[in-house]
Amino acid sequence: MITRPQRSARGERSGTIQSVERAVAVLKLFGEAEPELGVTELARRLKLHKSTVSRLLSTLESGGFVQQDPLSGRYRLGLQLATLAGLALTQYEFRDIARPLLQELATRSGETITLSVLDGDVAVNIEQALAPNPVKHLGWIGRRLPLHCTAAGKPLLAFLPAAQIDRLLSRPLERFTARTVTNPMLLRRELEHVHAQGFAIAQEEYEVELSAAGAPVRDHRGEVVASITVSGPSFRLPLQRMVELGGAVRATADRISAQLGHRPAGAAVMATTRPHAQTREALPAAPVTRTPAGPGRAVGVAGRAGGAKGVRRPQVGIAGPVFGS
Amino acid sequence: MITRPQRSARGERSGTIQSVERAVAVLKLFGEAEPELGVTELARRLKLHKSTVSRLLSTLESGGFVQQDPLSGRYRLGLQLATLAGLALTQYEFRDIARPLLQELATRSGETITLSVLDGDVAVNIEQALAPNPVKHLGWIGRRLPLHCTAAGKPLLAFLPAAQIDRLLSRPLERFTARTVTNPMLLRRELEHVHAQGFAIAQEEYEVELSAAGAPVRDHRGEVVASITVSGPSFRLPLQRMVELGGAVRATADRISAQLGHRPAGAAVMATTRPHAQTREALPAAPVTRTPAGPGRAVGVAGRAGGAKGVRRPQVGIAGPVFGS
DNA sequence: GACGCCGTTGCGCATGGCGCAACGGCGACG
DNA sequence: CGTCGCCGTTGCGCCATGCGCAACGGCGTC
Repeated sequence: MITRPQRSARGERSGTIQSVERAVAVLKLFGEAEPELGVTELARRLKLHKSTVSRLLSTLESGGFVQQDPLSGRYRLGLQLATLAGLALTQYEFRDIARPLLQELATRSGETITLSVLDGDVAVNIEQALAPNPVKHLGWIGRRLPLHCTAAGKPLLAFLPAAQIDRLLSRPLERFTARTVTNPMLLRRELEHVHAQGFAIAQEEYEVELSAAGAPVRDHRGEVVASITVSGPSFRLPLQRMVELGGAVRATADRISAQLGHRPAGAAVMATTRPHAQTREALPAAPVTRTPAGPGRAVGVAGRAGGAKGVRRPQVGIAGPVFGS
Repeated sequence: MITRPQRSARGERSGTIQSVERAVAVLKLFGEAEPELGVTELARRLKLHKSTVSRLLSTLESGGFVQQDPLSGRYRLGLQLATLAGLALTQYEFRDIARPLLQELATRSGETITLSVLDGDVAVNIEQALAPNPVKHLGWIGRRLPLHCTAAGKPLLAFLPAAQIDRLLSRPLERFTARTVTNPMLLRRELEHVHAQGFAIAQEEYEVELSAAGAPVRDHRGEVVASITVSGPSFRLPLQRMVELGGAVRATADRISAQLGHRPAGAAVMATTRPHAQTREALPAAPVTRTPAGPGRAVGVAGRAGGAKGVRRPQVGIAGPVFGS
């Protein structure tokens, strides 16, 4: 059984609901390598009875979270997830600010540009711009990347509070390729480089044949809220080119930071910890919420999505600086 | 109580799990207008006890499906949904084929271009290209649109099997603006226009100040699997311009259809019904699955995501035609 | 300091979720 | 064509879980 019963001889209550935990576990089993799974296989992996899994899937299907292939009887993730994801991403309003700058850099560099935020202990892509280049890196929004060996993760890791860095580096660092840095001392040295030169480089540390450079994006308080990476196939990106692109991605990150109200200064570079943040994992990407905003809603549009009561208004936006001036 | 108990005096069993249904219902309450909700408000709307909702949220938070604002105590949708959505979208492999063509049309037209598929009785956006235009329509991936009054929905509706169209039009058509067509006879006439001219137009039928034109995308069998729309603020899009853009979006849809192997012919224009499809709601966007493919994975890359055992390979793709020469 | 509202948690109880057994469907095999 | 094996689904009895209630601590307001 994959989840401890909520009660163990009345000894411990976890405060969560077993059936919902199981449903979540079912959803998380679908992956890049296996977009389609059957009841029996899911049951085997979760060590549950297949009737249990069948009912879980039936319920998730009713909600649109999975859909069953009528021919094979196997299941896939459903589009209701895309709807909820679209809504989830709306909290990162700086995506709208960043998007044109990402696209500009993608066009200039000929490589893929990605915007990522910290989610727990991993980096998650929340926006992406592709270059008009037939051979390119195809990441995807929602993809989760480890912090210690990716160009998206290192800038996020470097500016975390020291205690959090200590906690993350106290656990074994997973090796993904022959080039993955798994020695915490060596990684700490790399994080110092990120501080010094303002960007990180990762060449085939997480995926062979892929190289990337990433830089931190800061908000008006100087906190790192995201990272931007430029990535592409290694054959096209020797170290010298990586250094050039590192500078370019840092410049773009600085432009976005400026639009978020960041004023570069020595003191501001240091990450600050907000009150209460430590009661939960610090989330540099904590959403800025002032007015309710719909997904894709450009900043600056007043009032609720849909406008006046009974009148639906589209999300028509004006891109550009939001803070200051 | 929002869900009938699984048993009603042993009378009827629905085969689903009440707790999971409730968790799904909680997630679905978050919307564009209200990205953040509290326990008490959710409980009120679902007619559940707030301790029940609190435990549901706690479980969903453990899975990353929601996250709690440590300051306000309120909840928002979490990024784990973006990860699952990214995986869900991978089944629509023609997104990769369509993407450069969408971007090209966005640049040429100066307006937003969106790719949508049918999901149940609604259209859902699965890809989008924005123009480098400061004032533009900001839709979002995952957004759900009604079929009867949107440029994305009408091309999908027009080519459904007649029985399914009858079923959809037998229910009252919801009015969203003063211009929404709610008379089924008038809508049928519009669907005939879609057949005749190959694209649909919707001017402020779903959202005021927004106009759009959409055309169907067909696969190699001639079935409509998606629609493409061009959309923008109405002040910039008088009817003549809409007609021009309608032709442009149809031409792009035809190019994508050609890359999917569609050969235009009189007979092929008629939608065909696949065997067994009628045992479930017809899904013109049924995923094409031949090799397991990761999100963003370009067609043509052999083997599983991550390549050989123990070696992680990035999603580097070659864009361009996949079917035929 | 009192009040009201929030989200959380301990607890007893009723019911919903579970596993078991059996079913029908489907593809492979001889 | 009949048999076999595996799939996903469903009826059923049992009990472990999920539920609502009551009470709690925290926080903002007056």
